Amino acid sequence: MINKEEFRRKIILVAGQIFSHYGFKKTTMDEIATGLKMGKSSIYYYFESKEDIFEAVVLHEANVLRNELTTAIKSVDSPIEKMRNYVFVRMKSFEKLSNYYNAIFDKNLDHFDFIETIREKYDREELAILRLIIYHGERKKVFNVVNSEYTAMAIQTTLKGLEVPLFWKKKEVNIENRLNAILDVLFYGIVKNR
Amino acid sequence: MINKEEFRRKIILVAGQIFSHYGFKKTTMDEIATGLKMGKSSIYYYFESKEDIFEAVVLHEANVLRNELTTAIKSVDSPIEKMRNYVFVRMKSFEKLSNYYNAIFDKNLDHFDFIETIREKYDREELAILRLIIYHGERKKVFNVVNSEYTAMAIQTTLKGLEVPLFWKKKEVNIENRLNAILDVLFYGIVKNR
DNA sequence: CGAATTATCGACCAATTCATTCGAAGGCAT
DNA sequence: ATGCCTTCGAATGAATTGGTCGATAATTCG
Repeated sequence: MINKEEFRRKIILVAGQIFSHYGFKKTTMDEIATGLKMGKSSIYYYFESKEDIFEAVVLHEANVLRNELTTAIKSVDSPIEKMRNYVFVRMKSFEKLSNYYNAIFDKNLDHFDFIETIREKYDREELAILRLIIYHGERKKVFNVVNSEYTAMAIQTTLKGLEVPLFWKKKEVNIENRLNAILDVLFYGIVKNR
Repeated sequence: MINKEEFRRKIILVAGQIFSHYGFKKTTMDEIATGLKMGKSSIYYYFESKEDIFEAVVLHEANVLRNELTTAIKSVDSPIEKMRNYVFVRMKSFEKLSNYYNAIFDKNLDHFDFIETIREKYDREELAILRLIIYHGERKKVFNVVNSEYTAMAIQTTLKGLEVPLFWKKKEVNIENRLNAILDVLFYGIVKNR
């Protein structure tokens, strides 16, 4: 390989695919190694442990999500579309990420506190984005809210509320519909004219 | 429970969900038991072994597929739509089933010969259905083939060819498009007027 | 070239996991 | 009580698995 960092990235990619499908516990080092066409022990040249790889994967996935979100709101101009895009991308991604979460809460809630750190950071970022969208909507006279700060928090709370069934049930959730309903309600209460 | 058979069905349902997601090997008896809100050992009152459950699940899934297929072609009248529906349902289902197949070819190709039996049976049934659709299309003067038997076999071969990437790659396959392309080609060569 | 560093691997280990067994026992009808 | 149906916890033995280590290619560099 050209350099170590390069190959670490490849490991993260391959391991990420497997982790996201099977979760942390059910993914074996052998599988990752096979996915890399490599001996199992070679992986330990690049990462300290399985948990180490997992941390890198989650970190990477978080960045991917961040990018997807920003491009999703940049891709449209209307505040309503911005909001809709943001919400959809966010929930779509969470569906994928829920596998990671599930994996963690298997039994090993001891370490893995880095997840909490990420989560907190993203909660703050999300709030900022939502506030921005709302602010942008107000500027364009499309939204009309009393307090953009609190409104953003309210929306965030709703989205978190949607995570719960996704996280627990994992089946027959059809967020699509629920999401549309929520968005309809949200806009109907938030859009200025009518 | 009301009776034993009833509960066996429930086990098949629950186990099927888990099997289809994680495959045979990665699914543990404990998980099935938890899904049933039951002690692990209790399951052995209803089934001899894990493989036994798996066999029942696959058998059940095969029947579900059969039903979906027949209703899919009954739901429309035009031969073209019949064919399109059949092909789509079939490939959609295979996507789901591919998890089972993957599970089997893990390492344990020894037993599990019942899978082959099912497969053969369904190949024959599929051929019959395809022949029927084609025959129906000829009657309605929509299709125009030289030999419906051979045409059916040709279509079946194509569908099987599509299984391969689904089975192996499992990622970035977008059958949707490929399927539509294939169907277009198929109809363009098969439809009578133009 | 030859030495040092980088990268890969197979064999091995200790700990854990997992399917399956078994005896006990709760619930219930007779 | 007796016997049957059902469930369960504990135990077990075999298999799996994360991780280690020394050997050994492959590559770099003087």
